[in-house]
Amino acid sequence: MPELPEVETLCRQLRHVIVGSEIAEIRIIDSKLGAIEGLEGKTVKGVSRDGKTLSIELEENLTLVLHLRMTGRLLWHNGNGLQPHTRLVISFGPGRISLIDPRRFATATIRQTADRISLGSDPLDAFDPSHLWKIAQQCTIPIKSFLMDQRRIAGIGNIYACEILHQARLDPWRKANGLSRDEWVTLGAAAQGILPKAIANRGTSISDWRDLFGKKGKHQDCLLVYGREDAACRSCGGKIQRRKLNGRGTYFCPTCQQRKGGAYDGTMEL
DNA sequence: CCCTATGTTCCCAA
DNA sequence: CTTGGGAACATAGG
Repeated sequence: MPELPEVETLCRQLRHVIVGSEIAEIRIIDSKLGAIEGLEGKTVKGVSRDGKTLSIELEENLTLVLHLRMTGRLLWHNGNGLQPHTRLVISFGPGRISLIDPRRFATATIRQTADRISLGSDPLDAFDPSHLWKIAQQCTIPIKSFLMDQRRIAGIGNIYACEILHQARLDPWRKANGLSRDEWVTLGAAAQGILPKAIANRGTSISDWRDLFGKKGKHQDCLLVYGREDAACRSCGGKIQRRKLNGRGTYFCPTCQQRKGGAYDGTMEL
């Protein structure tokens, strides 16, 4: 469910409600999440995000690391009633955070606060076209796969990869090492245009994403291609197509996002 | 029954 | 060794 804008939304909202509060109790309802013990009584010093990973920094060099994967949600609430699929409840003085996750892919671990998470650069503040052009030179995977590789760039998932590539007018199947420096500049501008806007909209509620307070985001109203198969391209009026790339539904406009040197005719080997 | 799903990791083949 | 593709994970919904 959550990509960079959604996790950033949760991160900012969490800061408002838990920084300075003490963990009163942790209830692990589904132990598949991971081993998290010994955090009761610790005070929250800060909340941060690395790509799609959320870190709740505590006293004594301890950090609770949450990854929501596909369907994980966090919900701030009072009272004891639990929603279906609640896997974890962290109680603070003023309220509780439930981690709700139907598909049970989410993870919770503890790390030393001082240990950095090893991920690619954050496209919000460091989408460096020259650097990315350079590290893409050995890389023959499709540009969409490159964008979604968390070791290279951290935080972009399937929805925003489709959106960014459309905004940059690039074919998702172009080889990563085939992009010119100028195209990397265009790609950076697209990412740095779309991601902050999605954060301002508190994420994309295309199915079940909700923010910390259970509210839908607004960015689903701004999507250019994702989930719009057969709808009219907002740029040229042509039909948005959906094809699979590495098993993921990939939405694009065959007119606006042509491969260099020729029209995409739907039969080219991909 | 079929297919799809906002993510990551592992296995296998080239 | 690397690269890249697909399955697996577990569950719900169309």
